[in-house]
Amino acid sequence: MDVLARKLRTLSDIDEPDLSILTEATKTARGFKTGSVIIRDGDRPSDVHVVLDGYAARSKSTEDGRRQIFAYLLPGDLCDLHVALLERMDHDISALSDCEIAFIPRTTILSLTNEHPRIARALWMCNLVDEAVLREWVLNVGRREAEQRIAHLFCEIHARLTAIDLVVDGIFDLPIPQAALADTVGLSGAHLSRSLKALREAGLAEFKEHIVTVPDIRRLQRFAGFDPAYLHLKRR
Amino acid sequence: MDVLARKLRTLSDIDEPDLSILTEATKTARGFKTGSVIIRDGDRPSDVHVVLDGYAARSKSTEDGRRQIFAYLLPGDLCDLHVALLERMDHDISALSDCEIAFIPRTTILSLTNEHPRIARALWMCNLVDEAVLREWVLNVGRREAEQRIAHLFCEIHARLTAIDLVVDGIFDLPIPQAALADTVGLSGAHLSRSLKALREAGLAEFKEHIVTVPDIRRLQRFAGFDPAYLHLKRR
DNA sequence: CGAGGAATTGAGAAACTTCAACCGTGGTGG
DNA sequence: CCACCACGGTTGAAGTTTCTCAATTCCTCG
Repeated sequence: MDVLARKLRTLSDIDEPDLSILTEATKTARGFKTGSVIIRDGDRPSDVHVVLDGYAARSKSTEDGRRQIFAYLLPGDLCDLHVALLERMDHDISALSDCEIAFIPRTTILSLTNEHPRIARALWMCNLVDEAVLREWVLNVGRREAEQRIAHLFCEIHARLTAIDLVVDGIFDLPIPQAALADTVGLSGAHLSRSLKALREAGLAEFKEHIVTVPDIRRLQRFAGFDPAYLHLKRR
Repeated sequence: MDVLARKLRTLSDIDEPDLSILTEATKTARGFKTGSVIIRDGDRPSDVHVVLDGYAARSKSTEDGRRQIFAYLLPGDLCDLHVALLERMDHDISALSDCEIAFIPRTTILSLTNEHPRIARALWMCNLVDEAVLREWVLNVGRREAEQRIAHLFCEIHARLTAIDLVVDGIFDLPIPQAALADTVGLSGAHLSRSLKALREAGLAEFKEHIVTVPDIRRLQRFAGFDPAYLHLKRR
Protein backbone atom coordinates (compact mmCIF):
# COMPACT_ATOMS: atom_id res chain seq x y z
CA MET A 1 0.00 0.00 0.00
CA ASP A 2 2.91 2.37 -0.26
CA VAL A 3 1.45 3.71 -3.49
CA LEU A 4 -1.48 5.14 -1.55
CA ALA A 5 0.87 6.60 1.07
CA ARG A 6 2.92 8.15 -1.69
CA LYS A 7 -0.08 9.66 -3.36
CA LEU A 8 -1.41 11.17 -0.14
CA ARG A 9 2.00 12.63 0.56
CA THR A 10 2.11 14.32 -2.85
CA LEU A 11 -1.15 16.08 -2.00
CA SER A 12 -1.34 16.72 1.72
CA ASP A 13 0.88 17.07 4.76
CA ILE A 14 -0.45 13.91 6.39
CA ASP A 15 2.14 12.41 8.77
CA GLU A 16 3.50 8.91 9.17
CA PRO A 17 1.43 7.70 12.15
CA ASP A 18 -1.82 8.63 10.42
CA LEU A 19 -0.59 7.17 7.18
CA SER A 20 0.15 3.82 8.71
CA ILE A 21 -3.22 3.70 10.43
CA LEU A 22 -4.76 4.03 7.01
CA THR A 23 -2.55 1.63 5.13
CA GLU A 24 -2.90 -1.02 7.79
CA ALA A 25 -6.65 -0.91 7.43
CA THR A 26 -6.31 -2.37 3.97
CA LYS A 27 -7.57 -5.86 3.38
CA THR A 28 -5.98 -8.20 0.90
CA ALA A 29 -5.89 -7.23 -2.72
CA ARG A 30 -7.29 -8.92 -5.79
CA GLY A 31 -6.41 -8.96 -9.47
CA PHE A 32 -8.73 -7.87 -12.28
CA LYS A 33 -8.38 -8.69 -15.98
CA THR A 34 -8.38 -6.05 -18.69
CA GLY A 35 -11.89 -4.93 -19.45
CA SER A 36 -13.50 -6.46 -16.37
CA VAL A 37 -15.88 -4.38 -14.32
CA ILE A 38 -14.67 -3.64 -10.81
CA ILE A 39 -17.70 -1.77 -9.51
CA ARG A 40 -20.92 -1.19 -11.34
CA ASP A 41 -23.27 1.80 -11.54
CA GLY A 42 -25.92 1.35 -8.85
CA ASP A 43 -23.80 -0.89 -6.61
CA ARG A 44 -23.53 -0.25 -2.88
CA PRO A 45 -20.03 -1.56 -2.30
CA SER A 46 -19.01 -2.37 1.25
CA ASP A 47 -15.37 -1.53 0.56
CA VAL A 48 -13.47 1.38 -0.85
CA HIS A 49 -11.08 0.29 -3.61
CA VAL A 50 -7.51 1.39 -4.17
CA VAL A 51 -5.51 0.77 -7.35
CA LEU A 52 -2.19 -0.89 -6.51
CA ASP A 53 -1.05 -1.67 -10.02
CA GLY A 54 -2.36 -1.14 -13.53
CA TYR A 55 -4.88 1.35 -14.89
CA ALA A 56 -8.57 1.53 -14.11
CA ALA A 57 -11.19 4.02 -15.29
CA ARG A 58 -14.39 5.65 -14.17
CA SER A 59 -17.02 5.67 -16.87
CA LYS A 60 -20.70 5.90 -17.57
CA SER A 61 -22.75 5.37 -20.71
CA THR A 62 -25.77 7.10 -22.17
CA GLU A 63 -28.93 5.14 -22.87
CA ASP A 64 -27.88 4.55 -26.46
CA GLY A 65 -24.57 3.11 -25.37
CA ARG A 66 -22.16 5.97 -25.90
CA ARG A 67 -19.50 5.68 -23.24
CA GLN A 68 -17.69 8.51 -21.52
CA ILE A 69 -14.63 8.03 -19.34
CA PHE A 70 -14.27 10.46 -16.42
CA ALA A 71 -10.96 9.55 -14.92
CA TYR A 72 -7.94 7.34 -15.26
CA LEU A 73 -7.14 5.71 -11.96
CA LEU A 74 -3.42 5.19 -11.56
CA PRO A 75 -1.62 3.29 -8.82
CA GLY A 76 -2.42 4.91 -5.48
CA ASP A 77 -5.75 6.31 -6.61
CA LEU A 78 -8.93 5.69 -4.66
CA CYS A 79 -11.66 4.38 -6.94
CA ASP A 80 -14.76 5.15 -5.02
CA LEU A 81 -14.15 7.11 -1.88
CA HIS A 82 -17.58 8.67 -2.38
CA VAL A 83 -19.40 5.49 -1.47
CA ALA A 84 -18.10 5.95 2.06
CA LEU A 85 -20.56 8.82 2.33
CA LEU A 86 -22.83 8.58 -0.68
CA GLU A 87 -23.55 4.85 -0.48
CA ARG A 88 -24.60 4.28 -4.06
CA MET A 89 -22.30 4.28 -7.10
CA ASP A 90 -23.42 6.53 -9.92
CA HIS A 91 -20.95 5.23 -12.47
CA ASP A 92 -18.82 2.20 -13.34
CA ILE A 93 -15.21 1.41 -12.51
CA SER A 94 -13.49 -0.97 -14.87
CA ALA A 95 -10.00 -2.24 -15.55
CA LEU A 96 -8.31 -0.60 -18.52
CA SER A 97 -5.37 -2.95 -18.16
CA ASP A 98 -4.81 -5.94 -15.92
CA CYS A 99 -4.72 -4.50 -12.46
CA GLU A 100 -4.39 -5.17 -8.79
CA ILE A 101 -6.99 -3.64 -6.48
CA ALA A 102 -6.94 -3.38 -2.68
CA PHE A 103 -9.98 -3.10 -0.44
CA ILE A 104 -10.60 -0.92 2.61
CA PRO A 105 -13.90 -1.53 4.43
CA ARG A 106 -16.24 1.40 4.16
CA THR A 107 -16.87 1.34 7.89
CA THR A 108 -13.15 1.60 8.56
CA ILE A 109 -12.95 4.76 6.47
CA LEU A 110 -15.90 6.20 8.34
CA SER A 111 -14.51 5.55 11.79
CA LEU A 112 -10.99 6.61 10.83
CA THR A 113 -12.20 9.90 9.46
CA ASN A 114 -14.28 10.46 12.58
CA GLU A 115 -11.34 10.00 14.88
CA HIS A 116 -8.49 11.37 12.81
CA PRO A 117 -9.27 14.76 11.29
CA ARG A 118 -5.98 14.72 9.43
CA ILE A 119 -6.85 11.53 7.62
CA ALA A 120 -10.25 12.94 6.81
CA ARG A 121 -8.57 16.00 5.42
CA ALA A 122 -6.13 14.07 3.29
CA LEU A 123 -8.92 12.00 1.80
CA TRP A 124 -11.09 15.02 1.29
CA MET A 125 -8.20 16.60 -0.51
CA CYS A 126 -8.10 13.67 -2.92
CA ASN A 127 -11.67 14.42 -3.84
CA LEU A 128 -10.95 18.10 -4.30
CA VAL A 129 -8.20 17.34 -6.73
CA ASP A 130 -10.35 14.82 -8.59
CA GLU A 131 -12.94 17.52 -8.89
CA ALA A 132 -10.46 20.05 -10.22
CA VAL A 133 -9.33 17.53 -12.82
CA LEU A 134 -12.91 16.90 -13.80
CA ARG A 135 -13.47 20.59 -14.35
CA GLU A 136 -10.54 20.69 -16.67
CA TRP A 137 -12.01 17.74 -18.57
CA VAL A 138 -15.28 19.55 -19.06
CA LEU A 139 -13.33 22.47 -20.49
CA ASN A 140 -11.31 20.11 -22.61
CA VAL A 141 -14.25 18.32 -24.14
CA GLY A 142 -16.48 21.37 -24.34
CA ARG A 143 -14.10 23.98 -25.67
CA ARG A 144 -11.05 22.48 -27.33
CA GLU A 145 -10.75 20.83 -30.73
CA ALA A 146 -9.80 17.24 -31.26
CA GLU A 147 -6.01 17.54 -31.53
CA GLN A 148 -5.69 19.89 -28.60
CA ARG A 149 -7.99 17.77 -26.51
CA ILE A 150 -5.81 14.76 -26.98
CA ALA A 151 -2.66 16.78 -26.46
CA HIS A 152 -4.07 18.20 -23.25
CA LEU A 153 -4.93 14.75 -21.96
CA PHE A 154 -1.39 13.56 -22.73
CA CYS A 155 0.02 16.55 -20.86
CA GLU A 156 -2.10 15.75 -17.84
CA ILE A 157 -1.13 12.11 -17.71
CA HIS A 158 2.48 13.08 -18.27
CA ALA A 159 2.32 15.41 -15.27
CA ARG A 160 0.60 12.90 -13.02
CA LEU A 161 2.97 10.11 -13.94
CA THR A 162 5.98 12.38 -13.56
CA ALA A 163 4.88 12.99 -9.96
CA ILE A 164 5.22 9.28 -9.29
CA ASP A 165 8.37 8.89 -11.40
CA LEU A 166 6.77 6.92 -14.17
CA VAL A 167 7.95 9.04 -17.07
CA VAL A 168 11.40 8.45 -18.56
CA ASP A 169 12.70 10.65 -21.37
CA GLY A 170 9.24 11.84 -22.27
CA ILE A 171 8.05 8.27 -22.65
CA PHE A 172 5.30 6.71 -20.59
CA ASP A 173 2.95 3.75 -20.61
CA LEU A 174 -0.68 4.14 -21.51
CA PRO A 175 -1.88 0.56 -21.61
CA ILE A 176 -5.33 1.23 -23.03
CA PRO A 177 -7.00 0.69 -26.41
CA GLN A 178 -7.63 3.68 -28.65
CA ALA A 179 -11.34 3.20 -28.19
CA ALA A 180 -10.89 4.10 -24.52
CA LEU A 181 -8.94 7.21 -25.48
CA ALA A 182 -11.76 8.16 -27.83
CA ASP A 183 -14.27 7.70 -25.01
CA THR A 184 -12.31 10.00 -22.76
CA VAL A 185 -11.99 12.92 -25.16
CA GLY A 186 -15.46 12.52 -26.61
CA LEU A 187 -14.48 11.60 -30.16
CA SER A 188 -15.22 8.72 -32.49
CA GLY A 189 -12.56 6.07 -32.90
CA ALA A 190 -12.01 7.05 -36.49
CA HIS A 191 -11.49 10.70 -35.78
CA LEU A 192 -9.27 9.92 -32.84
CA SER A 193 -7.05 7.87 -35.10
CA ARG A 194 -6.78 10.71 -37.60
CA SER A 195 -6.03 13.24 -34.90
CA LEU A 196 -3.32 11.04 -33.43
CA LYS A 197 -1.79 10.86 -36.86
CA ALA A 198 -1.81 14.64 -37.12
CA LEU A 199 -0.12 14.95 -33.71
CA ARG A 200 2.46 12.42 -34.74
CA GLU A 201 3.17 14.17 -38.04
CA ALA A 202 3.47 17.48 -36.23
CA GLY A 203 6.09 15.88 -34.01
CA LEU A 204 4.08 16.71 -30.93
CA ALA A 205 3.26 13.29 -29.54
CA GLU A 206 3.02 9.71 -30.61
CA PHE A 207 0.80 6.94 -29.27
CA LYS A 208 1.91 3.56 -30.44
CA GLU A 209 1.69 0.11 -28.93
CA HIS A 210 0.33 1.52 -25.69
CA ILE A 211 3.27 3.82 -25.22
CA VAL A 212 3.18 7.60 -25.48
CA THR A 213 6.27 9.42 -26.68
CA VAL A 214 6.53 13.16 -26.20
CA PRO A 215 9.67 14.60 -27.76
CA ASP A 216 9.20 18.05 -26.25
CA ILE A 217 6.72 18.35 -23.42
CA ARG A 218 6.92 22.14 -23.34
CA ARG A 219 5.91 22.34 -26.96
CA LEU A 220 3.04 19.94 -26.40
CA GLN A 221 1.90 21.97 -23.40
CA ARG A 222 1.96 25.15 -25.41
CA PHE A 223 0.00 23.50 -28.20
CA ALA A 224 -2.61 22.20 -25.78
CA GLY A 225 -2.83 25.30 -23.63
CA PHE A 226 -1.90 23.17 -20.64
CA ASP A 227 -1.25 24.71 -17.23
CA PRO A 228 -0.65 22.14 -14.48
CA ALA A 229 -1.94 24.39 -11.69
CA TYR A 230 -5.27 22.56 -11.54
CA LEU A 231 -3.56 19.32 -10.56
CA HIS A 232 -2.49 20.90 -7.27
CA LEU A 233 0.66 18.82 -7.07
CA LYS A 234 3.03 19.87 -4.33
CA ARG A 235 6.35 20.90 -5.77
CA ARG A 236 9.19 18.68 -4.82
CA MET B 1 -27.90 31.62 6.19
CA ASP B 2 -30.85 29.26 6.34
CA VAL B 3 -30.31 28.48 2.66
CA LEU B 4 -27.01 26.81 3.55
CA ALA B 5 -28.65 24.91 6.41
CA ARG B 6 -31.38 23.78 4.07
CA LYS B 7 -28.93 22.60 1.47
CA LEU B 8 -26.85 20.62 3.96
CA ARG B 9 -30.00 19.01 5.27
CA THR B 10 -31.02 17.87 1.79
CA LEU B 11 -27.70 16.07 1.48
CA SER B 12 -26.56 14.84 4.88
CA ASP B 13 -27.94 13.99 8.29
CA ILE B 14 -26.16 16.87 10.00
CA ASP B 15 -28.02 17.95 13.16
CA GLU B 16 -29.14 21.33 14.45
CA PRO B 17 -26.34 22.07 16.95
CA ASP B 18 -23.67 21.49 14.30
CA LEU B 19 -25.68 23.43 11.76
CA SER B 20 -25.93 26.46 13.95
CA ILE B 21 -22.21 26.39 14.74
CA LEU B 22 -21.60 26.62 11.02
CA THR B 23 -24.17 29.25 10.16
CA GLU B 24 -23.08 31.46 13.03
CA ALA B 25 -19.56 31.49 11.69
CA THR B 26 -20.76 33.46 8.71
CA LYS B 27 -19.60 37.03 8.38
CA THR B 28 -21.71 39.69 6.79
CA ALA B 29 -22.75 39.30 3.21
CA ARG B 30 -22.14 41.48 0.18
CA GLY B 31 -23.96 42.08 -3.08
CA PHE B 32 -22.46 41.50 -6.53
CA LYS B 33 -23.75 42.87 -9.83
CA THR B 34 -24.50 40.68 -12.84
CA GLY B 35 -21.32 39.77 -14.64
CA SER B 36 -18.94 40.81 -11.90
CA VAL B 37 -16.16 38.49 -10.85
CA ILE B 38 -16.46 37.18 -7.31
CA ILE B 39 -13.23 35.19 -7.15
CA ARG B 40 -10.60 34.96 -9.83
CA ASP B 41 -8.46 32.09 -11.08
CA GLY B 42 -5.19 32.16 -9.13
CA ASP B 43 -6.61 33.98 -6.09
CA ARG B 44 -5.92 32.77 -2.56
CA PRO B 45 -9.13 33.88 -0.92
CA SER B 46 -9.19 34.11 2.85
CA ASP B 47 -12.89 33.32 3.00
CA VAL B 48 -15.17 30.65 1.71
CA HIS B 49 -18.16 32.12 -0.14
CA VAL B 50 -21.79 31.04 0.07
CA VAL B 51 -24.50 32.10 -2.35
CA LEU B 52 -27.46 33.57 -0.43
CA ASP B 53 -29.45 34.87 -3.35
CA GLY B 54 -29.10 34.92 -7.14
CA TYR B 55 -27.08 32.72 -9.47
CA ALA B 56 -23.32 32.48 -9.71
CA ALA B 57 -21.15 30.25 -11.89
CA ARG B 58 -17.82 28.52 -11.90
CA SER B 59 -15.97 28.97 -15.16
CA LYS B 60 -12.60 28.95 -16.81
CA SER B 61 -11.43 30.00 -20.24
CA THR B 62 -8.93 28.60 -22.69
CA GLU B 63 -6.02 30.71 -23.87
CA ASP B 64 -7.94 31.83 -26.92
CA GLY B 65 -10.82 33.01 -24.80
CA ARG B 66 -13.34 30.21 -25.14
CA ARG B 67 -15.22 30.03 -21.87
CA GLN B 68 -16.59 26.93 -20.21
CA ILE B 69 -18.98 27.00 -17.26
CA PHE B 70 -18.62 24.13 -14.76
CA ALA B 71 -21.42 24.74 -12.33
CA TYR B 72 -24.34 26.91 -11.54
CA LEU B 73 -24.24 27.98 -7.93
CA LEU B 74 -27.71 28.36 -6.51
CA PRO B 75 -28.72 29.79 -3.14
CA GLY B 76 -27.13 27.67 -0.40
CA ASP B 77 -24.23 26.53 -2.57
CA LEU B 78 -20.63 26.90 -1.43
CA CYS B 79 -18.55 28.58 -4.10
CA ASP B 80 -15.07 27.57 -3.19
CA LEU B 81 -14.90 25.15 -0.35
CA HIS B 82 -11.75 23.75 -1.96
CA VAL B 83 -9.69 26.78 -1.05
CA ALA B 84 -10.05 25.75 2.57
CA LEU B 85 -7.66 22.93 1.74
CA LEU B 86 -6.24 23.69 -1.68
CA GLU B 87 -5.40 27.36 -1.09
CA ARG B 88 -5.31 28.50 -4.68
CA MET B 89 -8.30 28.93 -6.98
CA ASP B 90 -8.00 27.18 -10.30
CA HIS B 91 -11.03 28.81 -11.90
CA ASP B 92 -13.24 31.89 -11.71
CA ILE B 93 -16.50 32.47 -9.87
CA SER B 94 -18.71 35.17 -11.31
CA ALA B 95 -22.21 36.45 -10.85
CA LEU B 96 -24.65 35.26 -13.51
CA SER B 97 -27.33 37.48 -12.04
CA ASP B 98 -27.25 40.07 -9.29
CA CYS B 99 -26.45 38.11 -6.19
CA GLU B 100 -25.83 38.19 -2.49
CA ILE B 101 -22.77 36.37 -1.21
CA ALA B 102 -21.84 35.52 2.38
CA PHE B 103 -18.32 34.93 3.70
CA ILE B 104 -16.98 32.32 6.10
CA PRO B 105 -13.32 32.68 7.08
CA ARG B 106 -11.19 29.88 5.76
CA THR B 107 -9.63 29.34 9.15
CA THR B 108 -13.06 28.92 10.71
CA ILE B 109 -13.86 26.15 8.28
CA LEU B 110 -10.56 24.48 9.08
CA SER B 111 -10.98 24.54 12.84
CA LEU B 112 -14.65 23.59 12.67
CA THR B 113 -13.91 20.58 10.52
CA ASN B 114 -11.12 19.58 12.87
CA GLU B 115 -13.36 19.61 15.90
CA HIS B 116 -16.66 18.53 14.44
CA PRO B 117 -16.38 15.45 12.27
CA ARG B 118 -20.04 15.71 11.35
CA ILE B 119 -19.59 19.15 9.91
CA ALA B 120 -16.54 17.96 8.04
CA ARG B 121 -18.58 15.12 6.67
CA ALA B 122 -21.45 17.31 5.57
CA LEU B 123 -19.10 19.64 3.75
CA TRP B 124 -17.20 16.77 2.23
CA MET B 125 -20.50 15.42 1.03
CA CYS B 126 -21.16 18.70 -0.78
CA ASN B 127 -17.97 18.17 -2.70
CA LEU B 128 -18.84 14.61 -3.53
CA VAL B 129 -22.12 15.68 -5.03
CA ASP B 130 -20.47 18.51 -6.96
CA GLU B 131 -18.10 15.93 -8.34
CA ALA B 132 -20.89 13.60 -9.36
CA VAL B 133 -22.60 16.47 -11.15
CA LEU B 134 -19.39 17.34 -12.89
CA ARG B 135 -19.05 13.78 -14.16
CA GLU B 136 -22.50 14.00 -15.63
CA TRP B 137 -21.49 17.23 -17.35
CA VAL B 138 -18.51 15.58 -18.95
CA LEU B 139 -20.81 12.88 -20.26
CA ASN B 140 -23.28 15.50 -21.40
CA VAL B 141 -20.79 17.58 -23.33
CA GLY B 142 -18.75 14.63 -24.56
CA ARG B 143 -21.44 12.22 -25.62
CA ARG B 144 -24.77 13.91 -26.20
CA GLU B 145 -25.92 16.06 -29.09
CA ALA B 146 -26.92 19.67 -28.79
CA GLU B 147 -30.64 19.35 -28.12
CA GLN B 148 -30.24 16.55 -25.62
CA ARG B 149 -27.44 18.36 -23.88
CA ILE B 150 -29.60 21.38 -23.30
CA ALA B 151 -32.56 19.23 -22.31
CA HIS B 152 -30.38 17.36 -19.83
CA LEU B 153 -29.17 20.59 -18.29
CA PHE B 154 -32.75 21.80 -17.92
CA CYS B 155 -33.70 18.52 -16.25
CA GLU B 156 -30.85 18.88 -13.80
CA ILE B 157 -31.67 22.44 -12.84
CA HIS B 158 -35.32 21.49 -12.62
CA ALA B 159 -34.45 18.72 -10.16
CA ARG B 160 -32.15 20.89 -8.06
CA LEU B 161 -34.62 23.74 -7.88
CA THR B 162 -37.47 21.38 -7.10
CA ALA B 163 -35.50 20.23 -4.05
CA ILE B 164 -35.58 23.79 -2.75
CA ASP B 165 -39.16 24.44 -3.89
CA LEU B 166 -38.27 26.87 -6.63
CA VAL B 167 -40.21 25.18 -9.43
CA VAL B 168 -43.91 25.93 -9.85
CA ASP B 169 -45.95 24.19 -12.54
CA GLY B 170 -42.88 23.23 -14.48
CA ILE B 171 -41.73 26.84 -14.60
CA PHE B 172 -38.51 28.12 -13.09
CA ASP B 173 -36.18 31.09 -13.25
CA LEU B 174 -32.92 30.92 -15.12
CA PRO B 175 -31.69 34.50 -14.96
CA ILE B 176 -28.75 34.13 -17.31
CA PRO B 177 -28.00 35.23 -20.88
CA GLN B 178 -28.05 32.63 -23.64
CA ALA B 179 -24.33 33.10 -24.10
CA ALA B 180 -23.84 31.63 -20.62
CA LEU B 181 -26.02 28.67 -21.53
CA ALA B 182 -23.92 28.15 -24.63
CA ASP B 183 -20.78 28.21 -22.53
CA THR B 184 -22.13 25.55 -20.24
CA VAL B 185 -23.13 23.05 -22.90
CA GLY B 186 -20.14 23.73 -25.12
CA LEU B 187 -21.98 25.17 -28.11
CA SER B 188 -21.82 28.41 -30.09
CA GLY B 189 -24.44 31.02 -29.35
CA ALA B 190 -25.93 30.59 -32.79
CA HIS B 191 -26.32 26.85 -32.54
CA LEU B 192 -27.69 27.13 -29.05
CA SER B 193 -30.37 29.50 -30.28
CA ARG B 194 -31.31 27.06 -33.06
CA SER B 195 -31.41 24.12 -30.69
CA LEU B 196 -33.59 26.00 -28.23
CA LYS B 197 -35.94 26.70 -31.08
CA ALA B 198 -36.09 23.01 -31.92
CA LEU B 199 -36.84 22.13 -28.30
CA ARG B 200 -39.54 24.75 -28.20
CA GLU B 201 -41.11 23.52 -31.43
CA ALA B 202 -41.02 19.97 -30.17
CA GLY B 203 -42.96 21.14 -27.12
CA LEU B 204 -40.21 19.88 -24.83
CA ALA B 205 -39.00 23.06 -23.17
CA GLU B 206 -38.98 26.77 -23.69
CA PHE B 207 -36.44 29.36 -22.56
CA LYS B 208 -37.74 32.86 -22.85
CA GLU B 209 -37.06 36.02 -20.92
CA HIS B 210 -34.94 34.15 -18.41
CA ILE B 211 -37.69 31.73 -17.57
CA VAL B 212 -37.75 28.05 -18.44
CA THR B 213 -41.09 26.37 -19.07
CA VAL B 214 -41.28 22.60 -19.14
CA PRO B 215 -44.76 21.34 -20.04
CA ASP B 216 -43.99 17.71 -19.26
CA ILE B 217 -40.86 17.01 -17.24
CA ARG B 218 -41.13 13.26 -17.71
CA ARG B 219 -41.10 13.64 -21.45
CA LEU B 220 -38.12 15.98 -21.29
CA GLN B 221 -36.28 13.54 -19.04
CA ARG B 222 -36.94 10.70 -21.44
CA PHE B 223 -35.73 12.80 -24.34
CA ALA B 224 -32.54 13.77 -22.51
CA GLY B 225 -31.85 10.37 -21.00
CA PHE B 226 -31.92 11.99 -17.58
CA ASP B 227 -31.71 9.92 -14.41
CA PRO B 228 -31.51 12.01 -11.21
CA ALA B 229 -29.59 9.38 -9.25
CA TYR B 230 -26.31 11.23 -9.68
CA LEU B 231 -27.64 14.24 -7.79
CA HIS B 232 -27.86 12.13 -4.62
CA LEU B 233 -30.81 14.09 -3.31
CA LYS B 234 -32.41 12.59 -0.26
CA ARG B 235 -36.02 11.68 -0.94
CA ARG B 236 -38.52 13.68 1.02
C1' DC C 1 -1.93 -20.66 -41.54
C1' DG C 2 -6.23 -18.69 -40.46
C1' DA C 3 -9.35 -15.99 -37.53
C1' DG C 4 -10.46 -12.13 -34.98
C1' DG C 5 -9.79 -7.82 -32.91
C1' DA C 6 -7.76 -3.25 -33.23
C1' DA C 7 -6.24 0.50 -36.00
C1' DT C 8 -6.27 3.06 -40.40
C1' DT C 9 -8.26 5.12 -44.26
C1' DG C 10 -11.69 6.91 -47.62
C1' DA C 11 -16.12 8.86 -48.95
C1' DG C 12 -20.18 10.93 -47.98
C1' DA C 13 -23.25 12.86 -44.52
C1' DA C 14 -24.41 15.22 -40.42
C1' DA C 15 -23.53 18.39 -36.71
C1' DC C 16 -21.78 22.44 -35.55
C1' DT C 17 -19.21 26.97 -36.28
C1' DT C 18 -18.36 31.38 -38.13
C1' DC C 19 -19.63 35.57 -39.86
C1' DA C 20 -22.73 38.85 -41.10
C1' DA C 21 -27.15 40.75 -41.43
C1' DC C 22 -31.22 41.68 -39.07
C1' DC C 23 -34.68 42.34 -35.36
C1' DG C 24 -36.50 43.98 -31.09
C1' DT C 25 -36.01 46.18 -26.67
C1' DG C 26 -34.56 49.05 -23.29
C1' DG C 27 -31.86 52.81 -21.93
C1' DT C 28 -29.63 57.34 -22.74
C1' DG C 29 -28.83 61.81 -24.12
C1' DG C 30 -30.09 65.63 -26.96
C1' DC D 1 -40.20 62.92 -25.93
C1' DC D 2 -37.98 61.04 -29.46
C1' DA D 3 -33.96 59.46 -31.91
C1' DC D 4 -30.35 56.62 -31.52
C1' DC D 5 -27.34 53.29 -29.79
C1' DA D 6 -26.05 49.11 -27.64
C1' DC D 7 -27.05 44.55 -26.70
C1' DG D 8 -29.01 40.12 -26.78
C1' DG D 9 -31.14 37.10 -29.61
C1' DT D 10 -32.41 35.10 -34.33
C1' DT D 11 -31.54 33.72 -38.85
C1' DG D 12 -29.16 32.62 -43.28
C1' DA D 13 -25.29 31.00 -45.98
C1' DA D 14 -21.02 29.05 -46.35
C1' DG D 15 -17.34 26.61 -44.30
C1' DT D 16 -15.21 23.31 -40.95
C1' DT D 17 -15.11 19.70 -37.90
C1' DT D 18 -16.47 15.51 -36.72
C1' DC D 19 -19.29 11.31 -37.51
C1' DT D 20 -20.77 7.08 -39.68
C1' DC D 21 -20.08 3.30 -42.33
C1' DA D 22 -17.50 0.33 -44.84
C1' DA D 23 -13.34 -1.39 -46.77
C1' DT D 24 -8.58 -2.52 -45.81
C1' DT D 25 -4.57 -3.46 -43.34
C1' DC D 26 -2.11 -4.98 -39.45
C1' DC D 27 -1.09 -7.75 -35.62
C1' DT D 28 -1.77 -11.23 -32.30
C1' DC D 29 -3.02 -15.42 -30.93
C1' DG D 30 -4.55 -19.90 -31.46
